[in-house]
Amino acid sequence: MEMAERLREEGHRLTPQRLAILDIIKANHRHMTVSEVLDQLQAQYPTITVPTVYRNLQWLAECGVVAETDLGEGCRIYEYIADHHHHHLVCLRCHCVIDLPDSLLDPLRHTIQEQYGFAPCMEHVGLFGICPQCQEQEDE
Amino acid sequence: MEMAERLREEGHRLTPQRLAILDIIKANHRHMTVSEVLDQLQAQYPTITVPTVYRNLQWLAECGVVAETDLGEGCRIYEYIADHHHHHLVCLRCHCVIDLPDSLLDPLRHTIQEQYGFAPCMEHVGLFGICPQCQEQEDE
DNA sequence: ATGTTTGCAAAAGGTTTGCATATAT
DNA sequence: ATATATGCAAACCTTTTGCAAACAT
Repeated sequence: MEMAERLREEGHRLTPQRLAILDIIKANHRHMTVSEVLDQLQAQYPTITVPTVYRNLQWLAECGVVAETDLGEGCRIYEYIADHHHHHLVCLRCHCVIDLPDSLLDPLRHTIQEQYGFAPCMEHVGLFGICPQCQEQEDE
Repeated sequence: MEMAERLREEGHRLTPQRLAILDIIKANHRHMTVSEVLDQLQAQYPTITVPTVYRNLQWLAECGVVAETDLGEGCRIYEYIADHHHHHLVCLRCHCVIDLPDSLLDPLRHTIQEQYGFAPCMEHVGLFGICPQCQEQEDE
């Protein structure tokens, strides 16, 4: 597993718990809360605890392996960073999530950079609204 | 006070606590946490309690009088909605906040609407990054 | 051998709830 | 008079911390 190798070479210690958490967040291909990760861990590692999950997801975020985000829903979410950034449209009604390509934010990024001298950090942006399905339901 | 009139006409009850909270959030012209509002209330209304502030800020949000946002800093913020929406650039280093005009988001809004059929609800968006001052400090 | 990570227990936020009392209408 | 809001106390959730024991290197 190349990612684990990279982390070890950077001087990090690879415990079974860390490898399990990395596996889960990598395999799920979506953003997960701490308790979702914990639930999936319980099967293999019933002794694993909440602080361990928190600490290791934060550690993976610091290593640049996962993105740590707070979409304002009362808990943080973590997501494996593949080779491209992406963003989310979150439906306020049904809570479904639509993925957006990173390029969609380029114009805004440039405007902020040029007009305000502000270096935006938009690696994982959440935007809210109403999805097409829920809009149809409202029309009826 | 016209806003209070509007709320009363809509069938809401105007208690002294509600009026005080409305005054504070209106007078401060910035986003405030529950505890900041509570601190300012304590002077005039020492008996007011946390649940009351929560309930009434949520009530004002439902009435469309304030914007309720979570910039991912562990607590919600509330802000009086004047006649124009606006947004924030939040510095990840010094936590300063730069206001953005709503029009800046128009291109993104249209793209999301047209390409995804998603009706974005961008009334109070928080974006993160590094402010010009902190960028200078980093260069040194 | 050494420094780091784990698990446990407990604490520390921010936010919510249940309920009797007080109050706006 | 009646339905709604308040204050109080306690609960709830997510997240963090301190520390001894376990573990990766």
